[in-house]
Amino acid sequence: MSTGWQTVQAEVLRRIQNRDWPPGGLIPGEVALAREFGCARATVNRALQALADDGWLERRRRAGTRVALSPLRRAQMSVAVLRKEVEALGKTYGHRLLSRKVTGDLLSLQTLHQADGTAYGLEDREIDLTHMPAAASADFTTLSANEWLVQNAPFDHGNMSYMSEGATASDARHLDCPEGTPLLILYRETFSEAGRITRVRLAHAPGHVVRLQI
Amino acid sequence: MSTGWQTVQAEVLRRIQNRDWPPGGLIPGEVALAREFGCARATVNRALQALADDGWLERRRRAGTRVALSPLRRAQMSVAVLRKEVEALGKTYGHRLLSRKVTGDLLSLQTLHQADGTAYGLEDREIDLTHMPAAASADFTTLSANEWLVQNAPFDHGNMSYMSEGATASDARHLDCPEGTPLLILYRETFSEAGRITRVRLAHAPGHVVRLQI
DNA sequence: GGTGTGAATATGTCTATACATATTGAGCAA
DNA sequence: TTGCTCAATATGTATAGACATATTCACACC
Repeated sequence: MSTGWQTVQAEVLRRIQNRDWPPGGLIPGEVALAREFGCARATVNRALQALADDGWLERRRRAGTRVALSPLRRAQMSVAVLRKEVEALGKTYGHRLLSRKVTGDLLSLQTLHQADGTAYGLEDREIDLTHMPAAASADFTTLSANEWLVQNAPFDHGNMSYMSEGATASDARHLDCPEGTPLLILYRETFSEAGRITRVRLAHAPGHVVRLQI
Repeated sequence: MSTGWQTVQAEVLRRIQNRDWPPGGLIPGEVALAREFGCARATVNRALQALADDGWLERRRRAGTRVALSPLRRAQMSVAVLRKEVEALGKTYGHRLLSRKVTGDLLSLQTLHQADGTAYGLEDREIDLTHMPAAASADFTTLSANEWLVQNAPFDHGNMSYMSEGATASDARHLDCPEGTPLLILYRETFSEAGRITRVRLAHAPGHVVRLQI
């Protein structure tokens, strides 16, 4: 069948990428497109809606549909569990709980993640026990805190930051590199409705690369 | 009105986050939900579709709709023009074209990006002139190559990599830091249908942070 | 037990229709 | 000119109905 909304989407996308419809330009209305493609307006609507969701089009009632001026592309990256990240490389994942300490309502954990037995990343994590009381009694030696939280702490939102830092003494010791070695550091906070659940600093092993698809 | 698809979406999302419907669990069928919410099945469909797009649900014909096991959250990051990135910080953007060289079909450019007059990032870029012949005659002293390409080279796909490297001699000279200083380095390639358009290495100034929203 | 087959079923998608809503722009009034 | 009102219009959304398609499950058969 040639009248699916996916067909319409593909053709419209082709015209955008082909600059048949230039950036910022108004494209024909839904009714006109429906007529052209020989389908119902709802089908065109579905297609344009999807393209708008992906940032290719900007739509406003009455004003019509325009090709987005700066196809503000977004890079996407999955927030993966470290175990899966390692296994995706074809390596065997392992981890060691280096320390565990409770101060007030804060549980502090230090974990070393390994790939094929060698250091992959050093994680320093704080978990708020008021929001995640179950974490106090969890056994993080078999299931890493990273994975435990993904499974047990659904979150609303969060943020991540990447930066470059020289290896601290602790980083150097556990990641087996000289102090000051440039390392890719990830800071991440995740929040639930109630407040911050956890905060983590992850020092990647030297040479680590983060890849994103556009 | 309480029968909008957004209302249904919100309520379903609430139940997922509230664990009324546990991860991996089957949720009621569209017909049942439509009956419950007092709306048409198409409305429920629209809502569930949207949630599936966002990774909260997994839907399969006949098999029904399940709450995603690991709400595989994606971090998003806009692929911004550097000028806008700087201006978003409330600073004045500037850039200097340091070198320009053509070898065969390859145009090589080195550009220093500045924020409020101080170094922000050092860019080494190669542009394939067979795919972007117009680049040969473009004036990159007024409009940076970064921005020129965003406006003139629509691309299909690409990839980005972040890593941590010690400042090279060139990095150190232009970014005004000691050699070996840990820097956040971005590599990016973008492709059109025809092939690779451009490849870039961007060395960020020391202390640079890349933020992503989850 | 294993295997194939067909009925049942949940979601996928399209259609036609209707009304809602935001925005534009023309026309009129101050 | 400025400002207001109102009609026209493009998209947003809801609905009922229909058929498509994938998958499961029960059941017959070997």
